[in-house]
Amino acid sequence: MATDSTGTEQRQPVMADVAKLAGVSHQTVSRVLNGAPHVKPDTRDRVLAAIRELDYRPNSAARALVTRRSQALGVVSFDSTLYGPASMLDGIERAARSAGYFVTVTSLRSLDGRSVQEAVDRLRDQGVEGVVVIAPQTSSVSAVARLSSSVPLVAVGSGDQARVPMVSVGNRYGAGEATGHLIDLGHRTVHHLAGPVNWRESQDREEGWRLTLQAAGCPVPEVERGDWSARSGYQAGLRIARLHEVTAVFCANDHMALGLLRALHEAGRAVPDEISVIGFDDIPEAAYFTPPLTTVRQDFGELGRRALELLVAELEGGARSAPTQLEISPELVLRRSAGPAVRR
Amino acid sequence: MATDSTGTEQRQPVMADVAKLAGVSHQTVSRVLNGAPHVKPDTRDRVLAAIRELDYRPNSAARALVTRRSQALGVVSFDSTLYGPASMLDGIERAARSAGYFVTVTSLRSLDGRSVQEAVDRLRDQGVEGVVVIAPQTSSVSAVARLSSSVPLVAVGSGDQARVPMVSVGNRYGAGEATGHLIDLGHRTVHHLAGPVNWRESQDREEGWRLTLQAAGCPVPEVERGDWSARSGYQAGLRIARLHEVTAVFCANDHMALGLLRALHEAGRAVPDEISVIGFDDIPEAAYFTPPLTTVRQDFGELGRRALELLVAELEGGARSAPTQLEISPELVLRRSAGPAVRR
DNA sequence: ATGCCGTTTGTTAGCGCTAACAATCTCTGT
DNA sequence: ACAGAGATTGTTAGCGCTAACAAACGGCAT
Repeated sequence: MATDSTGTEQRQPVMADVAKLAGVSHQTVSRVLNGAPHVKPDTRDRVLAAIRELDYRPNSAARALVTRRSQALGVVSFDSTLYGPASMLDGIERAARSAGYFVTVTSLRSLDGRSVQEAVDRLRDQGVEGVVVIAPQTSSVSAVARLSSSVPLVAVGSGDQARVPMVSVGNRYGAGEATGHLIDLGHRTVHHLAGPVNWRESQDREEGWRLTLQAAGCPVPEVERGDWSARSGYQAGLRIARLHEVTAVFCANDHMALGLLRALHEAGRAVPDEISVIGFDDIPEAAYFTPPLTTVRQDFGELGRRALELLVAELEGGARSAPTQLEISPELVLRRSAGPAVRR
Repeated sequence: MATDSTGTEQRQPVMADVAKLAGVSHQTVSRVLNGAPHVKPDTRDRVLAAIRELDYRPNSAARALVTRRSQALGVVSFDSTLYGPASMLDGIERAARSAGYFVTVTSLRSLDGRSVQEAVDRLRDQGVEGVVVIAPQTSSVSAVARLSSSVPLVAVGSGDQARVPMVSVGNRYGAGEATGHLIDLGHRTVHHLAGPVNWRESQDREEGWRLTLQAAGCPVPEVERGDWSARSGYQAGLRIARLHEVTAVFCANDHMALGLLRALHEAGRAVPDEISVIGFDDIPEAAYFTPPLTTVRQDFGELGRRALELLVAELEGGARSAPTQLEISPELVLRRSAGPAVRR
């Protein structure tokens, strides 16, 4: 109000104001701003000085309108409260920034096809140039595949069936490493605490576990199933503790492994002496579980980064090549929760 | 290419196209789109039909240019990989969406004044209408206070000295509850594993602990200090395990408590029989620690939501009232890691 | 000197939308 | 039947910027 009531109407300076102050045309100001060639150093300096003096800021909407480029990318995420999605988002944002883009996020509670489609549409309406979909559930994977998308789109998650570029973790491989390690340790077989049925990641890890067991000629026990949460791991652990033949459990993620560890502890089953446990993800806390958790490390940040690079390549490379599928290898991290099968 | 080479140039439909198809002026299309009054139902229907037929999408840049509103808000976050910031971000995003805004994030590695200032500038240049700063460190708190901000700004974090609207958690209160509970349990005094010195949250929790101790006439032992990570909690735990007079520890967050628990376990110090432990945050895993962690719950999502509401109020309420300071009360959650001081 | 070419600057048209106002149409009361 | 008040629609003028072209200004070879 103070400013409004004065005679000196305080509107934001525009390019023309800068031009007038510098004694040039607005186009020359634009040239300086965009680093166009053929501007005399002297002129450039005067323009720059005028910009500083007025504290001029280019209007991004006006620029976007005429260039048809918003410098904004969208991210559709699923529950960015979880460590995985949060880390990916972080990686995406960092990569985007260094590539000169802004990131607009929208995070979903449910990952059905309609929600994903809606979120992408919303972002597109807002003018993003491309979208990264963090799409871990099978429903969303197919949703992404079906997207009648008019924006370039990259998915990050697990899977290889979608017809969009995608970067994912070698879940089968990682699960195989974990399972194989347990077998090498002398366990007759390995039980599995799987994630929700409708998640690709869950399916792939289960498959990697099963295949490895079969390849080693081990019996394939029935799968226990959780929902990724420590709570569900605890409940599964209560059931597992009652099964006396169990000597090794591969958990589909670290949080469930934590719950499992807790249940086993309460049931008086020693880890790793009686039962070995391996997780998946390597969350920062895993090394401080009781006992420290042997797990499969995946680099979420890298995942996000690569997804973004793919998107930018598509955006700027022009030629939309065939959908690229990128896979990042996870790595087994040995700690104390898995040991030799002593007393069988 | 396929589309380019054909005679039917496939450019995105604009408002004029819709207008022509519906047999009205572009302004009427605009009216329908913006729900303006005085449009005949029949006309509206024709326009809507034309929009559907052409799959027309309004151009947000053009609208932003003329209305001077981008419908976008910015969030400056610190390491959105951590549970707290990630949850706040999530809360902010959800609240923003339901208020009709988009959220552009940028996350910082370091939280010094310059970085914060830069991030806010970047967002402002991109055209956001307001900014939420997740500002937990004292350096950033003062940075925010100093911001020569031309955008409405709300901080979320801890503190009350900044001259910007801010929503925070009652850290002193929560720490007092935790400490008081331990004293009530019969402990002669309570040790404290604090967070980094330069974080407001850390300072406030320490202060709450100290004040409560003093009020109860308990001796105030020297503070152990970590960096929020489980690793640092573990290291502090190693030191604490050697101190035989310790019977109760209040940790400034759950992750450090986890590390502490692990160290105590390794040192053969039973929790809670020998030593009681209380954390802060109530991360979803806390209930599955060994033993389940008694802790102070704070609702990060709510924090984010409230911050956003404050920002929107400022944006739409017009009258920029005096900086509001909002505090949300945390709540002590009783679990098994804290018990009576039996053997003193 | 003359013309040609590359450099440097300015001018003109929009980009696609909304705000403001003008024009028309449709009722009502008298 | 006719003025006046609303309801409904159209017309015009930008928002602040960049692209495309035009103009002016050198320098150089001829």
